Amino acid sequence: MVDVKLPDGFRLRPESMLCFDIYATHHAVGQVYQPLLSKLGLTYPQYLVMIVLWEQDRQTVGQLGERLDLASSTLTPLIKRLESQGLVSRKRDAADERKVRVLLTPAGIALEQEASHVPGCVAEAFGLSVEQFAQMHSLLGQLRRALKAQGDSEAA
Amino acid sequence: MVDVKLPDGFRLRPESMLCFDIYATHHAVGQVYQPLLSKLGLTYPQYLVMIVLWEQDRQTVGQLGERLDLASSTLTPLIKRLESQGLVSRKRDAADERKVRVLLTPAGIALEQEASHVPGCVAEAFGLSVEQFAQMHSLLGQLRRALKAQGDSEAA
DNA sequence: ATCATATATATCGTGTACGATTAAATCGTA
DNA sequence: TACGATTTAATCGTACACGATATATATGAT
Repeated sequence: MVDVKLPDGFRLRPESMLCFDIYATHHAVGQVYQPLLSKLGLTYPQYLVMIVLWEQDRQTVGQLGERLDLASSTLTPLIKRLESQGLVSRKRDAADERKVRVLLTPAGIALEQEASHVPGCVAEAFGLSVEQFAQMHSLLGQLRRALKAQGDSEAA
Repeated sequence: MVDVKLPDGFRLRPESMLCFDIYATHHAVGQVYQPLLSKLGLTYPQYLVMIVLWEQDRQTVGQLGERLDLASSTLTPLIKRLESQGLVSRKRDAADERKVRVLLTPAGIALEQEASHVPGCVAEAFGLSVEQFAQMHSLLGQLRRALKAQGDSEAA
């Protein structure tokens, strides 16, 4: 069990501090994206799905879930909302009819250009140096790997 | 399961990487807490509310929302669920009847002991050194301040 | 004292999120 | 080939989370 000196006035144990940190940061990130994305008619999770599809079109629901760590119970309704906005379409895989492939429509492809200013706006809002970006990426990656290992040993 | 895989060839800009990182880490943290907390009959957001109340009893809904960055539309039903479990009660402030104070019941107070193993379990799962804890706390704090400043200037 | 304004919480509608279950398609192996 | 086991999405019920709105209380200027 790890013990750390606390910043002045902060009465939580470090592990709680960090879980509050991550909870609050996640929230703050969503707040910065929200006004940018609402102009495009997207929510933040919908935007993440679109990013993954812009990287590679025609992925299955399962592949999207793997990338984003989301279950079909979350993705299926989310994708149907994207479909009803005309950004994607859904098609059963010909070779394996269990799989549903998500295809970008012309409007979905075009949206990438309309959204091209978003990453720059967000990067600016982040206010971190390149070194701090790298440091944070490394730390969060390490944390996630440790948490994943815990989850797996728990499941075993 | 708990990790978002970004395989080789998955090319994201750093700011996008970081937003994926935070999204995924937030999710992974929740996954580690979930099995520990379900034995106590709590969800992760409910646990955060209880932590804040264990620090200081009889806070108003607004104070809890300030601490956790949550609106009354989220907190009111959450607190009512805690109330229906007998962990807290709700009482209008005598001096200002607009305010609702949330009071720990004896069961709510006792739950702190039952939950005392949780922070240690999670800290272990985090798998970070003391220095890394401090580094992450510092970086996340800096990021949050920058994001909050951005949100404020946006609102102005 | 009265009324406009501000504050604190609650309510409503939409959209994630997840575990458990279901249903259909595929695969392995006898 | 046949059939049980596995895989893949979809569905269901519960619980956040937020913006917009409603309601009740409090405050302040006249």
